[in-house]
Amino acid sequence: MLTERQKQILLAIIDDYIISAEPVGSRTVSKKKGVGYSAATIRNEMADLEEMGFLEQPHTSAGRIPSQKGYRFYVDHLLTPYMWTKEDLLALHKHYSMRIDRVEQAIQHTTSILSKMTNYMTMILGPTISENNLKHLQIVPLFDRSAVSILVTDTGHVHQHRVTFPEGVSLSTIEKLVNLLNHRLTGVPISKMKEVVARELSDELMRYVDHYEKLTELVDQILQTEQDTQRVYTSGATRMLEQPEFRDVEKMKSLLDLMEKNETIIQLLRPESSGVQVRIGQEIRLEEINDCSIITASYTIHGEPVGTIGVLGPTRMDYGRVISLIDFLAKDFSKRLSTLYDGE
Amino acid sequence: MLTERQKQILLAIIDDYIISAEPVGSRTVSKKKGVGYSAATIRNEMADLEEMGFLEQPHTSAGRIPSQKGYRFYVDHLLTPYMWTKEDLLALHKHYSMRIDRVEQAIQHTTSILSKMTNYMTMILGPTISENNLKHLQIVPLFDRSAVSILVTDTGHVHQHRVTFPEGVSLSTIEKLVNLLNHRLTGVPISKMKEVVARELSDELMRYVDHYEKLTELVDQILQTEQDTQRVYTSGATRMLEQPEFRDVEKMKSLLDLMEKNETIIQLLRPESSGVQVRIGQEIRLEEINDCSIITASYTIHGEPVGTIGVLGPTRMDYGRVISLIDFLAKDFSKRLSTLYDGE
DNA sequence: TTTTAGCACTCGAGGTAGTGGAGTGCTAAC
DNA sequence: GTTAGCACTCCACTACCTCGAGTGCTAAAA
Repeated sequence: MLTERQKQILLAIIDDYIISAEPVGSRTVSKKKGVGYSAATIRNEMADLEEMGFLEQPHTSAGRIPSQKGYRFYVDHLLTPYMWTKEDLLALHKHYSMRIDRVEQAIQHTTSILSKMTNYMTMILGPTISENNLKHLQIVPLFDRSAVSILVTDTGHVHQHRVTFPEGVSLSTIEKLVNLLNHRLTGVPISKMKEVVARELSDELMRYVDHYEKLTELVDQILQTEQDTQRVYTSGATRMLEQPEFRDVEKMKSLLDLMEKNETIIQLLRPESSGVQVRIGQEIRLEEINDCSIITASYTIHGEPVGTIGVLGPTRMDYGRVISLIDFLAKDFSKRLSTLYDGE
Repeated sequence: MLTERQKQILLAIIDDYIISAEPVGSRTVSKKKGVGYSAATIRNEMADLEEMGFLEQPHTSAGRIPSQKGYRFYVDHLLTPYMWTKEDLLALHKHYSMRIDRVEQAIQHTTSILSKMTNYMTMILGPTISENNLKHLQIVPLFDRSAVSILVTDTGHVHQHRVTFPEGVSLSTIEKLVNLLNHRLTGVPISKMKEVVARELSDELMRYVDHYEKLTELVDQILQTEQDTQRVYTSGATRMLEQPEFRDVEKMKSLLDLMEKNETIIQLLRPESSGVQVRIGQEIRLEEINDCSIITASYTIHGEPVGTIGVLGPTRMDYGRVISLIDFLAKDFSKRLSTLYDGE
């Protein structure tokens, strides 16, 4: 579809534009080493590339900038593996000096590293617990009929929420109930608990415990976990202000507005496939960030994907570097989490 | 110190400037109703006010703007109680339609209301648990020597963290230990737990349990709560972009940078006294926000102050409105929390 | 046929007056 | 003590100009 020369020119233009954020002219390209053609030749090719939709021209007498199609082609076919620089490794090493012993801390730390090293915005979708198995369930009565319900998973996650006892049910009944639930639900995935109760336990419950009808509601309350929407961590919104395309206040505003809506971020980060994923501009299907790209990778615990790491930057993003960084960090983060979850 | 007329003029200028964000000229002031003097008279008074440091002039042929001293005087002596408008009440009402049943949700909701209604940035320092009393303590072993330690307070807060058992200590020993701790620490304020253990329990522990030396470290781990720095909630960073003084990218950047540093915010919100507190410009002692003001109020649970609500805006802030809103919301939030903590 | 040199043309960025208006300070009259 | 009048200041805005980077096209060179 594209001749070797055209690819070479496209590559040169994008590489240059990613650094300079300025339209790239034919002369600039022809002077790059490795390109043995005159500006006029380049001009002809550039006109062709524009016709095919890989390049765009802000106005007649300006150079060319890559179009979305151009970036897509670049990411799919032209990108060469990023070479880590000494500075990168040094920076990574520096960040790794601190000891991490809590999941939250690990997440925050990772977002911060990523945004510092890329200079773009970073988002992490915290791990879901729904696929983890119940380790322990407990009710701590507080006063009157109010209590806290605590679910602990085998990964060490603690989920808590308020519950209210139904009227006229004794504490000992509730204790019995909790014991039963504990006995039967330990080892069951959080997401399947309700199902198991409905299928296997309702008969038994009815026999074992008084006030069955009143208690079903309580059981529902206890097993409620969805209200805990996945937590979102972001970092480096400021960094975007350093990108020339966000020197514009309006653009920055719409970006920040977006970032305050957790649901949108969750939407953006929900993985469509495993591995590193690149969405460019309108591929994101979100008007506000038409000229941004998002690179995501999911991280795993013991091989199971549980959350996502994402970097959001202008379409003119250093794809090579970000992809390699995010890939590395997602893997590293997975490893860290897995050890955290295994104890030391 | 100031004549009545000077006060009147200062008030008029500040009121005008708060709305327009433009230097106020003598003509504008003299045309305000209630002011019966000509522009020339006003000009004389304005020159005096400037000499005394209450006003400033951006350049010779511009109007006057209030200085920090001017705002301070305004807040201390000229501010009249804010009259709630119909829109305010309507907006408040609208926001109150949703049901809240988790503390976090209540906090987030309150920040969001406050930032929406003021159009400034809002910050809330989450409640501390250190003054609450222990209700229940529990260890859930996960695998090998790793476990989760869970502390529940009488207010229903759950604090959790990872602990590692010392080598060569049996589970039953640990169980004994936990029972003992539970028995003796229930009802003790979180912040005093370690003290109580040191004073009252060390002897008993030594007698009761084997491996005393090994266990002290575990006890320390279990009772560790400080690592949980107070959580900070913010909302409405975007709103600042609507303020003319933050149309400047650099300024916005330094503000956002600040907001990503939790410790700084905690510092800013740590209350110096109870009640609504206004800090103007350099009174904040933070270079980055020399031209901002912060209004804070602490909220309480059953009368005990446990956290802070704060609004950050340009020095040209609608003090009256914000003070009245923050006062109202802090009280309302306290009430909500108190009921949340009491059960239904 | 492909590449390159040359040239006229385009268009935006940035610099330089010039103008209008809002506001001031001062003086002198009320 | 207050106000009208007036000269003066300074910013914001516009219009205009110039410069230079970059283009497309044509015709010559390879």
